[in-house]
Amino acid sequence: MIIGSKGDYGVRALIDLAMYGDDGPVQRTEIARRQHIPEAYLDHLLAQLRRAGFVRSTRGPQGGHQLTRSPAAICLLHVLEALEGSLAPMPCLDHEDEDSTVCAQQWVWREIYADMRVRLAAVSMADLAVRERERLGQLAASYSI
Amino acid sequence: MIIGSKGDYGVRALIDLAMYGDDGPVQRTEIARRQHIPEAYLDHLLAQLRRAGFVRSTRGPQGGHQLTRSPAAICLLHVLEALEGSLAPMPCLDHEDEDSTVCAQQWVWREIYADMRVRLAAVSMADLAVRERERLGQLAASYSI
DNA sequence: TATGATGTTGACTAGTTTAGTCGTGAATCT
DNA sequence: AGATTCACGACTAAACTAGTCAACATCATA
Ligand code: FES
Ligand code: FES
Repeated sequence: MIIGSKGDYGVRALIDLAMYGDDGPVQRTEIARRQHIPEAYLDHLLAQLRRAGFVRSTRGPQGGHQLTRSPAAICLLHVLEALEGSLAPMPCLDHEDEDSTVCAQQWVWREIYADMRVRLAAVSMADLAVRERERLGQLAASYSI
Repeated sequence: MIIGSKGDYGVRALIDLAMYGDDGPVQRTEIARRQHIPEAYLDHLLAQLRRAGFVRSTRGPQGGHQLTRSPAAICLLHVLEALEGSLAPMPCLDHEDEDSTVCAQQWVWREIYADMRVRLAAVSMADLAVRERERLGQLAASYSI
């Protein structure tokens, strides 16, 4: 398992900001409710995302959280790495300094890892927001039937 | 992290059997020494590999472990799944029954996971044994210089 | 300037997983 | 019988995960 609840929740939070953050900050209470994230836990994720530069927060009434850049300029790879640390599927892939002749199966995993990072880098928060809107649309449609 | 020491050691053990198992069973002591695996730990890995049907073990003097089929007929995917359980990078990917509209980022991971499995299924223990022989050759060459 | 809404932080926890170790016992060969 | 080798389950320490909680800092506004 590479991605746990941290990564999943954190990305959902950013998608939420991408979708609802256009008119002022969004409160963590709203994010937590819409995305089904424990509120106290969301705090920590927002803190990590803030430290990583994706989110700006303001306190006090009318405070909340917003993205620091356009959702199209934030890619999934960087977000997940900020939340989960290295995404390497094997420990040995984190040390680039090693000579490439460490273990017979390493090359397979190197390829898989490289491919994975390319795919993740190609997806932005804006893309995910579009998917999410579609998803909500389908959900609403299936309820109304 | 998907693969830990279990998966790494276990695969190394099978490669060892592929390389040195042609004239009779190989003892765990030898495997452990050649592959730098704690001997007591290797026991558990061999037990898992035996239960999964990759290895046959015989006790007593001249006993040891051997592959049950040709190294070319054992693929990395099945071995790693036997050792590590599901290789799914996200928990939600294990439940195929779920409707596909669970979470905005799931599709990316589905693609990555599918790709990963294809790559792993394409690599056999025989392939890895070849790599390992090359690796040892290079190592020997660099020492002799 | 008092008040309440809101975010910030670090300490703390229970449960799970990882990476092993150890000891006892069972099978096999000579 | 005795030596060798595997088999298996109990046990452990350390790390990680997914949180919870309480105390504190900031800000808008009346
Ligand atoms: S040590 Fe990294 S693949 Fe074996
Ligand atoms: S729940 Fe699986 S990707 Fe979000």
